[in-house]
Amino acid sequence: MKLRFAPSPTGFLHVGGARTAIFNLLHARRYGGTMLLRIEDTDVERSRQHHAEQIITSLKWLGVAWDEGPVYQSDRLDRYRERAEELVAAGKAYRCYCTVEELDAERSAAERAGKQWRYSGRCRKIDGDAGEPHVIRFAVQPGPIEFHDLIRGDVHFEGELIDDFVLLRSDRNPTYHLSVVVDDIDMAITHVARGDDHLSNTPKHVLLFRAFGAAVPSFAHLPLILGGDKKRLSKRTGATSAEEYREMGIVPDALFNFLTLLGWSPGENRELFTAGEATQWFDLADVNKAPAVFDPEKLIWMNGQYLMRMTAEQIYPHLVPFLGDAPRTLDELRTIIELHKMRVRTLRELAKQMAIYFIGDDAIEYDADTVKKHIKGDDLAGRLSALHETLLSTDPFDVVTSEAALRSLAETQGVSAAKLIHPLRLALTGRGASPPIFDVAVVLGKERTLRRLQRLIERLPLIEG
RNA sequence: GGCGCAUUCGUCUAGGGGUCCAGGACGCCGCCCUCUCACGGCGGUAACACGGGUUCAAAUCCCGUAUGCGCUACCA
Repeated sequence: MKLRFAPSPTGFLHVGGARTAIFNLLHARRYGGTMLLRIEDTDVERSRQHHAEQIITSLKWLGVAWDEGPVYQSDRLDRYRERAEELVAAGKAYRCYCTVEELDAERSAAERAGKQWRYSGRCRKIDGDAGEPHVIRFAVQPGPIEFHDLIRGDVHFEGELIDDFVLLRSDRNPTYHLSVVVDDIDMAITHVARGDDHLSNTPKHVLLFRAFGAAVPSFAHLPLILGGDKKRLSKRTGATSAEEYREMGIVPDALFNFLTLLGWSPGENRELFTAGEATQWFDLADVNKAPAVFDPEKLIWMNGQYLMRMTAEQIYPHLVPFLGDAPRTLDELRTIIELHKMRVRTLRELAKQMAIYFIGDDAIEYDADTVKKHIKGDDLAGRLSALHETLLSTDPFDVVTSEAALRSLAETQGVSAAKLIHPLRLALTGRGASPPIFDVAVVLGKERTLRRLQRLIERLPLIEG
């Protein structure tokens, strides 16, 4: 068994393509087959090498580890020409000398007349000069064309409705239809899993496989991934590339898991699982027929689930790009990551929350709503000064000791501990929400904790009421 | 227009003739936990597109309608 993922390098790796790659990988792994990566760059107008490299980078990031390739179709142009000529020699294809201009004119004339247009096949008859500019077209024979699709079941088309499609362009470059079939034959592909948008092209491919006397592979046409507008996911409706989600702070395993669940389910209400587990359960035949809407909200939730389950060591390498210029070592960040990982949903958020530990003590900005809510009460300045004193003499300065010290102080002050805790949180973080405040204080250390507390006390007259 | 494919809560899905007045998850709303936030727990909201069949019985099978999407290039 052999599968392939065959993107065309005309942009970033689309999440739909990413899912196709994942499904190919999973199916291959499930059945002990191999997976090939093939870059379909026969469209010289739109293909770019840097896009191919970008796609490869994204696949690696995602964890799609193919076995063979990448094979570039642009390295195999002679092979496609050779195969096209074989079909001409066998009378299964022919040279067509019609120009694009002529055909376009015919097409638009037919359109104006309200009629549907198809190529007349007029060049089938003529025996032209192979030296003259021409394309090679496949001579489609009438009759039913049927094939089995792992996902859709049996599908049929009528040969009469299919144009004599172009195999080789006038610049001697192959079209997709030719290159894909030649390669799938040469590379012994047994299962073709690709986007639903190719379903209508499949009869052409079946015809080609037969014309070449080759076995027709199994097909699996995956339903499209839709945007929130129920249209094919596009830039207008949100992020479409794997790269954008990476930049957003999504961890690759989370995206992998999420994409796996778009159009497939392992059953038994399982949602969070590893690629390895999916490998044991996946089968192309179980993929849904209906298109699925990509819901970024759920992806972000899932990413949060991954982050909270990952260790600081696992998160760190993914986090580094979000940290900005100041390099931080894992040792510096370990505790902080542990403290914050369960309260964020993306790496970007995590980096943002972590900033409070690295800015200057005088750079804390007090959140207005939190000030309004917690900076009040009789003699707050006096009580906070007492807290400052208490913390100053707290030794050791650890979570348990400092919390006990604060709580007993609150008791002697006759107020709830919350009356000290909230202002302390504001002093240390500037915010109304944070990890348990004594953990934050310990990470900051006694010195910085006291400095930040002192600063709030000094500013009390300015910000209060 | 032609051809093809599809249709279960707002979204992802389970379910494939009786066990379904339809299960899980995201989101949303309550409550609990609690120094806040988050996590977690509990509860709630919400769906078988429509119409005909077949059958003792249909979300599940068949037909039609509607709607949506895809293809209809010398793009893939």
